[in-house]
Amino acid sequence: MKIISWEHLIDRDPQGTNGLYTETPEYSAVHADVIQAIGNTVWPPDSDRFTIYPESGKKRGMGNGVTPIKLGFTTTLVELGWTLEKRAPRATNEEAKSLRGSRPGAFDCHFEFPNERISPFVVEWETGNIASSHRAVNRIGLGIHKGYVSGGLLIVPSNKLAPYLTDRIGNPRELRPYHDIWKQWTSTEVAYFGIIAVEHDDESFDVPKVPKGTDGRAAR
Amino acid sequence: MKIISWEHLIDRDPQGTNGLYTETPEYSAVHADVIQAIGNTVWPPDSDRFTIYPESGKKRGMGNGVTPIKLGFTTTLVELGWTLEKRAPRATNEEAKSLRGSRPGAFDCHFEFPNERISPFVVEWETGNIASSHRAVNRIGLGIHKGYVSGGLLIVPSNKLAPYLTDRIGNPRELRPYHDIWKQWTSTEVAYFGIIAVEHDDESFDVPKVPKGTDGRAAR
DNA sequence: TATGGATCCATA
DNA sequence: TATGGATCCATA
Repeated sequence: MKIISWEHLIDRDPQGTNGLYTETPEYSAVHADVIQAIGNTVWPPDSDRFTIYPESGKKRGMGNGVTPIKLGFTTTLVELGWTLEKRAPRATNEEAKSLRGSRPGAFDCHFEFPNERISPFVVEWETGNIASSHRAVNRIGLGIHKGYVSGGLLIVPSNKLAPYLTDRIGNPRELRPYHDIWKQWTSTEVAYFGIIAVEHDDESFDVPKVPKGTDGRAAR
Repeated sequence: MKIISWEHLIDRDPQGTNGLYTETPEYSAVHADVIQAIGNTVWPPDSDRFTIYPESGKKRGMGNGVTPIKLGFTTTLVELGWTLEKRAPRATNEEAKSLRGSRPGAFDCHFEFPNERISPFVVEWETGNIASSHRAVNRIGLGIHKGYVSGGLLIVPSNKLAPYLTDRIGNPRELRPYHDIWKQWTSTEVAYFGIIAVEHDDESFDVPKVPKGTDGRAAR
């Protein structure tokens, strides 16, 4: 796949050049890993590029599913030393009580910096419903607020790719009006939040469709 | 239905007693309307209370659907002068361009104060997926940030009611860890955000289940 | 076309 | 039991 856009909504670190997180060695490492992993996201599985079957996913049973898409991405990150599905730390006893035992779930991908100067970096590859992207952003924001995350990235299919996938998938256009509130998170010294849009390299009716599962209302 | 909890996450108005939004006449009016409307939320439709068929909604075809539930609530608010499904104002030309034409959708319920001292108040009755609740909260936050809303309420089924409804419905417990970031919205002088949990008055196997899906729309 | 929603699935 | 996700629906 290729990267269509990469926006920084929050970019702050007193130790970076000009106080920017994106001007730190830690970010450089993350940045390189993510670029490599997106490049390794291919379809069909044995290809060296991502070719999409260009059928609209708007209607039932049509277009492409999403689960298999991210496989190349996550596999690459694991090879580069990232961990998958890392949950937020358990709350203290005090806190657990006030939260009534609830805590946010796992981050898709999680990287602990070897030097431990700053907290880990997380990436959410979001091919769920657009509403789920809102939760993912809130989850990153909470992690930054609490300090167990220093930065996070949300990856969504581009406005050109999304229509070929399951209806109502997250997409950059629909998230844009909300950028203003997410830019407001201001509670920590060190923080990064970015949104990446990724896109297929090619379109062809000669590749198989990405199969759909039987989740949600498909299951009848 | 009855109100199990009503939490104020943001409560600010320089003109209210102690600077609180909840200590203004505008809030008193909204508060009274919402209480009345929740009281008028009943099942079955001709009842004077809300009695739920206490079957778990976890599995397919079991438990209760959600669409018909809010009918008494919204009908009451309309009678009290509220409007339904009010969208955010169209962006200016400049802004629309940067947003690429995207704007957030409608608020469930919307009330314009007769005196127009402060911007309208909105209520989201959320019986969608929990992820959808995150979007609803973000939408209220955006409205407050932009100034076209002065306050908002999210209504979700209580932790006791939710298990009888469609799986993964919004619920107070699962939203709790995120309160900390929502409390951070600090860009405006006047702002209110609250979360209400509502619950059935009674349980009985003698009432019909709230229908799911297409049946639900037929039932009203 | 665009946006909120409703429903059920997979997995720890 | 708990949480992230995937899929399709209704309607303006």
